[in-house]
Amino acid sequence: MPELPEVETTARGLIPILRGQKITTVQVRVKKLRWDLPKNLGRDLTDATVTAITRRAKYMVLRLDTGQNWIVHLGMSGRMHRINADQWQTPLKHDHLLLRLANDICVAFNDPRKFGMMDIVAADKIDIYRHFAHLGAEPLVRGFDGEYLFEQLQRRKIAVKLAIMDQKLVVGVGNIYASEALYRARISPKRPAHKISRAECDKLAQAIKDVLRLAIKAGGSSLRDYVQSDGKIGHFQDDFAVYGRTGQPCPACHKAKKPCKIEKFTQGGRSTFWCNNTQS
DNA sequence: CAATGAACCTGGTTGC
DNA sequence: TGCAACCAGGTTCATT
Repeated sequence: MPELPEVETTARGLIPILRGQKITTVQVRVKKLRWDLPKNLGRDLTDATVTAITRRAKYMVLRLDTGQNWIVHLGMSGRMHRINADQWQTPLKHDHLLLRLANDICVAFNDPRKFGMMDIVAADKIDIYRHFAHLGAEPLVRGFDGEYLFEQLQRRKIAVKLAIMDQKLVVGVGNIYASEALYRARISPKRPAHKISRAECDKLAQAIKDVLRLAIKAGGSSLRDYVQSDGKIGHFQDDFAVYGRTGQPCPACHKAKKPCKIEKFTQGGRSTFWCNNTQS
């Protein structure tokens, strides 16, 4: 599910709920998600106070006053949000971890497909943490621009859509926003990465920033099960130009004499959506 | 090092 | 109605 905007929205939504709060009780209801949970997860979280919540790539980083960081990845179907206190006794299906805070507010991590992950990492070891060490640029910072993108794309022969989804190049762009960004930049997802011009890289870097920022503003995209921390759904799915819109008119050329339709095909085992007329 | 495909899970939808 | 096949937002690992 969650790409950068959904993780960012979730993290921001958790701040008013969790920051400054002491975790009093933890229910760990499964042994593993994508991988085994840390052996002492429940013990490490119990009695800790959450001091800050940030995001790196598609990971949430919850800083604890114990000097440790609680790392949470939502995988494909994960959510983390406030629940009613009575659900503490009768958790919903796929509520894999529950927190009770000192103020009696409860929070659940729910993940039907169990592709999420959690870890505990010491604050001074976060930079060498194995899941962070090889990540590429954050797309919403200055350093990510046409120059950087061009340099990275130059040495890859894979299709540009696959390249911008590679977390070693740029983080946070997943299957939805890759299609959406390429559409905005009017670049075909099929183009070999190293054949994208420097000028096109400027456009593409800007398109990635734009689409991610707009999606964050909209509270993320809710397809099946994504909800924000307060339980509300995001609504950027209403603004998709191409994702999931096979057969529907392309927003840029639906008024043209020859109206064209959004097409779908497979790249790297994932669906790509595009307009053959608008993008080249 | 780069590219490719399978694997990890559950649930919803589609088609026979 | 039943059931198999296919699809879904991500990441890692083995193999070429």
